[in-house]
Amino acid sequence: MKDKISQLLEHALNALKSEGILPEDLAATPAIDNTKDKAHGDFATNIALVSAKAARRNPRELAQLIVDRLPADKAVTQVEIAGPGFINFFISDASSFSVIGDILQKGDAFGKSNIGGGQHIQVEFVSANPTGPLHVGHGRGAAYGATVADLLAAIGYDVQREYYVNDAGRQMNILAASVWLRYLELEGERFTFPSNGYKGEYVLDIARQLQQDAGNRLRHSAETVFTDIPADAPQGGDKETHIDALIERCKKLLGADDYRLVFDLGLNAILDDIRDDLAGFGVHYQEWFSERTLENDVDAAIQLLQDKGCLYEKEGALWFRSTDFGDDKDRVVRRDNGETTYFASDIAYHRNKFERGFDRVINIWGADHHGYIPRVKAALQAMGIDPDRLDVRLVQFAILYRGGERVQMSTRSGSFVTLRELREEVGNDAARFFYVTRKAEQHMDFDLDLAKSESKDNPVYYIQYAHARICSIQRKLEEAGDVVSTEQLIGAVDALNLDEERDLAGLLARYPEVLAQSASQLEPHQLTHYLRELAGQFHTYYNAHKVLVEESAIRDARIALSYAVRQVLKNGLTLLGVSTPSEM
RNA sequence: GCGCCCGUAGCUCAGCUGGAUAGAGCAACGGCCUUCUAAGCCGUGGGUCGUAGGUUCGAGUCCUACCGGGCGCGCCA
Repeated sequence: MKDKISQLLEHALNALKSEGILPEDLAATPAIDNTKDKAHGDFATNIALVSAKAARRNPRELAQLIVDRLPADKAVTQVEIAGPGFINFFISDASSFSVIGDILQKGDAFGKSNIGGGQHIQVEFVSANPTGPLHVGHGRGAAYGATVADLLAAIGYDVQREYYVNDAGRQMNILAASVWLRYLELEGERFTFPSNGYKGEYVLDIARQLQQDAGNRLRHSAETVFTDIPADAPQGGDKETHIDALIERCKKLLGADDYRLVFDLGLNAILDDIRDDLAGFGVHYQEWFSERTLENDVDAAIQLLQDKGCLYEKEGALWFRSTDFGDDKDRVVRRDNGETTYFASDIAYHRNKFERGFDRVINIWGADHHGYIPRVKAALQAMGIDPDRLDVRLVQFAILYRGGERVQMSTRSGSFVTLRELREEVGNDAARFFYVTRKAEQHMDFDLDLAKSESKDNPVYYIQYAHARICSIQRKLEEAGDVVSTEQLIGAVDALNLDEERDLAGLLARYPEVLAQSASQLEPHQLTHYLRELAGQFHTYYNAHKVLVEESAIRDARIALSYAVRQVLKNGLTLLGVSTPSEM
């Protein structure tokens, strides 16, 4: 409908241009808004206000000139000039209700579009270090990333979902050492566990597995392990040098092969757990990209930057001159001990992404990584890749509340709330929905009690309930033995004439643009708010008017409208990863 | 100190990228089940959009400064 009005306006504007009233090069394209107030009609445009200056006329006068040149159209029943110069359009009922037939015909495809035009776009999200189970902070990134990816796919992008597995860093060595030390404890060795090691219960589980696989073959006495190891923090030493020394000792005592065995056992166990957790959350990936496979790419990327003259040596280390590309300070890519930095891996990784042919890349990061964006973009630019093709979205952490009290979390101590625990407590539907119901960059309070509640307070249930109610209407209809074909329903919509029905039809007609905007702005919350509104409007209608009335013409029309509402609720909820129960 | 994010009703948040009288939901109060699911609906009250300037026909939205909250500023990952 907006397109139709836009065409009419275009026609009028062109006429004014050829008459010399408006300049030929007028850039303004008419913006068509949905009106907030029904007294203003169904749609409104501010084009007369925007181009008044160029026409050197006052807005109302220009509006009148435009209206005089609007072609007649049977969908438009009335055009008014209002306020400072808005042009309001009133739409015919037949035109308003035609969306119902459109929805019933298109079904699951209603709302989808090809705005993306098949462009290749990658969404990389979660990418948590595989050093422990996912916690509730990762959950928000998972829900947001998965939803954004699905939204983009719905508007015609070719989307690839990727998890970057940090399987090469120091944290992984700490995990391997932690597993081995727990194993030694199981074997009967006694010592103080390093304060910087991973202490979660899951480490013990992996150690048990190790014991089963390897028996006592990997056992060394506590004395050999800890001799000459610098003191840990509680003993007045430094926790970092303590754990690093233990890692080195572990490698030395086990030898490369057995160390790798322990390392991979830990990595795979945790990765399996993460995969399983995310799959259970309805989050699926096309690619699990291993950092370890980047080894050659890192050297190549450093070489590339070297060739471009963007690197220099200082104090034994190799630096990237990122300040040339807008960063605050230069960054080390190779340390004085010869090892490349995490940043170097990331340079290589991002180059790799674009070499795989993605037109656009979206990274979803925790908000604490925001300071990292300028240097990654700087690296891309230095390598000749347009940094605007990378879009980094930050997700703020969610704070959990239970019984009005903040739920405390701390990762290292092992006392965190895992994503799995959250899913078990509130269910996947509520978790998926709640996580994306706020703007990603907004701090969020996650009320566990509300997510669990089965009442209208809980937006997930509220929306699902609207869906279930419509399914119930269908059951009633079928019980009565009445079968109505889709064609029959579509033909019946002329009988609609209530205000509530117009409101519903207006909302339904907005779905495609809500979806398009929600997707292209990477803001799933726009869709959740829309669905809440649609469900509410339906509940109002349902309470005020009976659908299954005696008079079959009206009955069929109302059924058609109800089914259309159900279809849009289903399409929206499905994109959000939320189920659509037919009974509740 | 520098950088990024945020500040809208008592609470949790929207506000369609500058439009008409700033909206929902909770919480408070009053109503609605012999009728397709009351997991629902209807009604009432509630605001100096952090503060002060600026840009213009028009600002919650844009620019500047300040106030308040969060995060980040490693040869960590």
